[in-house]
Amino acid sequence: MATIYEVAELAKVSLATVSRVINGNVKVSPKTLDKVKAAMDELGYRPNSIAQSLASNRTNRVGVLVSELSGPFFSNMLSIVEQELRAAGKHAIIAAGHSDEKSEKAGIEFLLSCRCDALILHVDCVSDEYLLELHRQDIPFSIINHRIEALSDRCFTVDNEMGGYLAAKAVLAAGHRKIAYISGPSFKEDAQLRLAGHKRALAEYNIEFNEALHCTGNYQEEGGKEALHTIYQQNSDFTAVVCANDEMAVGAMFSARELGFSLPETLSIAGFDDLIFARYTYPTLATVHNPISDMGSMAAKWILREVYNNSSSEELINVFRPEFVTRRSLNLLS
Amino acid sequence: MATIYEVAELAKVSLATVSRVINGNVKVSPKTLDKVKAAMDELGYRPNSIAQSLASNRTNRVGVLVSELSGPFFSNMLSIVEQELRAAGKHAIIAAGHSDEKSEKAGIEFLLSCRCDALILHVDCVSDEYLLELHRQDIPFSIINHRIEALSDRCFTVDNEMGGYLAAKAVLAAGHRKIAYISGPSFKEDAQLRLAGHKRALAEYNIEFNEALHCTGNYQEEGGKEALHTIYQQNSDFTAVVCANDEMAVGAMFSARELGFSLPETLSIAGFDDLIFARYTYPTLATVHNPISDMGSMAAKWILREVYNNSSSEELINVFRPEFVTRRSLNLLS
DNA sequence: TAACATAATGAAAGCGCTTTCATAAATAAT
DNA sequence: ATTATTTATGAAAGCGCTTTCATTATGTTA
Repeated sequence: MATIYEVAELAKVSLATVSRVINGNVKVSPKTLDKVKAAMDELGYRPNSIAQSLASNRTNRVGVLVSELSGPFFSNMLSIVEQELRAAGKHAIIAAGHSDEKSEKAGIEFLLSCRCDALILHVDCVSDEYLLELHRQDIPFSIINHRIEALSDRCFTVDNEMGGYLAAKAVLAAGHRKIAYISGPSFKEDAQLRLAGHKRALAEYNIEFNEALHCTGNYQEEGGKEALHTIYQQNSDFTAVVCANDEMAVGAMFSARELGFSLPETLSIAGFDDLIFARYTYPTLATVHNPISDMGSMAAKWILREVYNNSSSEELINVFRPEFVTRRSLNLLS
Repeated sequence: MATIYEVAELAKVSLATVSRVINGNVKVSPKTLDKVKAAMDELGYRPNSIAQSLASNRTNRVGVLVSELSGPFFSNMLSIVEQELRAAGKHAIIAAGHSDEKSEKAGIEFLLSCRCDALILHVDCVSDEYLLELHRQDIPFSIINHRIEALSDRCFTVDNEMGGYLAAKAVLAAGHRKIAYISGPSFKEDAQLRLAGHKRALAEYNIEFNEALHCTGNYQEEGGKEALHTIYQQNSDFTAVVCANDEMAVGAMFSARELGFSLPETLSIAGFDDLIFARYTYPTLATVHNPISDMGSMAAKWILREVYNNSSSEELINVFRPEFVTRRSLNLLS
């Protein structure tokens, strides 16, 4: 593979001039520009990105850490992040933190050891303190699905409280009054917010939140299954169950059938996230659309702008407004 | 960040010695080893992978190209590939080819321009000729889900013919005799093989393959929907429909209900791939398990062994044996 | 046309490491 | 103890580029 030396020689200019042509940031006279370009073409020259990185102290690598790589949640986000970064000539390096703190930190360490210029983080378990420390070390990063006030410009989230509110409101509007709720792990911020939104909607309808109709799940299918059974034992008098995510909603569907409900006639179910399979369940799952791809897109754009000075003037949205997607699992009580 | 110079200085040894300690491939006396390690610890030294790459002409990057990044098919594979590579200290760079030839080639080009040491390819549209050309250029790669005889050691696939056979056989064993088939695009190798396996099973039962009960789909949900309607118009006399992948099976489920079937009582449905949502459909989808993660794991291991000489003695499996997973969508005719 | 300002180009150092080759130290053989 | 052999270490070149600083070419003004 040809090097910059050979190009320089063929074009009868210096190394420096070729470098200027490659980078295009310093003016070169049209005449020499042509010569150099012709030489590059003739040799099939392609810059060695490694050498560029070493000399410029810029790797053009962006590390993407997702808390869970498998599963349906991240692929769309990853897809759009890759697209944005590649369009800007940056390399996306991925790492998975398997939803535990140690592993997430190890993932971040790994990405830093790759000398990434910046990180895009979708983390679940790492503390704000850790992230703030990262920030103090001048490591640029953007955050998906988590908000830290001190770094709010680089955090891209959905309004979880609003989402919880919308789901509950839709269920209420459909005529339900006895509503069970399966929440996410209480240490997770989004779970708290979704629950808060749920309560706000109930309050608007002057309905008291009934702890006997509430159970905390683990955001997984199994958790949803167990939670519905638990609730049913405490109080079987409900016509709808709202779940803090789709995975638990699917679990709840299983359990509901075990308990003899027929869906959606005797029990309505709502989820949160609008995962791909929400359209495949039977009945199809009414849920809050979580614009995870959009958040990914924004996170990538933030990096491009702040770290690489890509001067796209596009306005970044930090907090997305969720929308409720009604489907068959929500039964209209008339 | 400390450099190798500072370590050398502190340890009172030469650059070269420190480098030897870092790489561990040349013997260093225990005494100096200790000195150097102590110095590295004291300075919190971490090798600069960029400089290493430049000097050694090795990037430790492995490019992973998937035909489609979004959707449920790849995330598990990606997850395991990342895990394997990271454990070996390699960086996974991802690129998506959006299921068209141009874009897949662009993805490969991109990964090569990153100076990846090797590639892991899950491609749909690129020709064998192109891949062979890549091979002639001495670019190491492994292939997932596609087999090229000349490169068979680096191809990791599932036995699609066998899968097609198993699905059909399970449906036959359940007592079905009038079986519709929705195949994948005929230019795709796996689609052909699955169909061939299907036919082989029918032949074993002395059943003639009925073209009126066959329709070619596009491997997508919409295709499955349309295909079932098409078949139904040609010949409505069938008790089961076997689909060449799960996505089309889900589409077929939709259409089946539109056509007045009740699932699984009056129509059994089988898929292929065992995607995550196969357990979420109603009825749950009987399908052929496609060990996509295992193939990813093997593809990564092949790279580690062949390109990086990681001397794991583990035997690599090139062709996986599929298994049929029976679920509720397959009704036993008694 | 002289004197100056400005734009384009080149020379060379340096990014942080690996690796070859030569040398010094340690060990074995006589 | 002396030489031959092996092993450990160091000096220095080089990987392919960027970037600073100095220099030359070009353009402008009086």
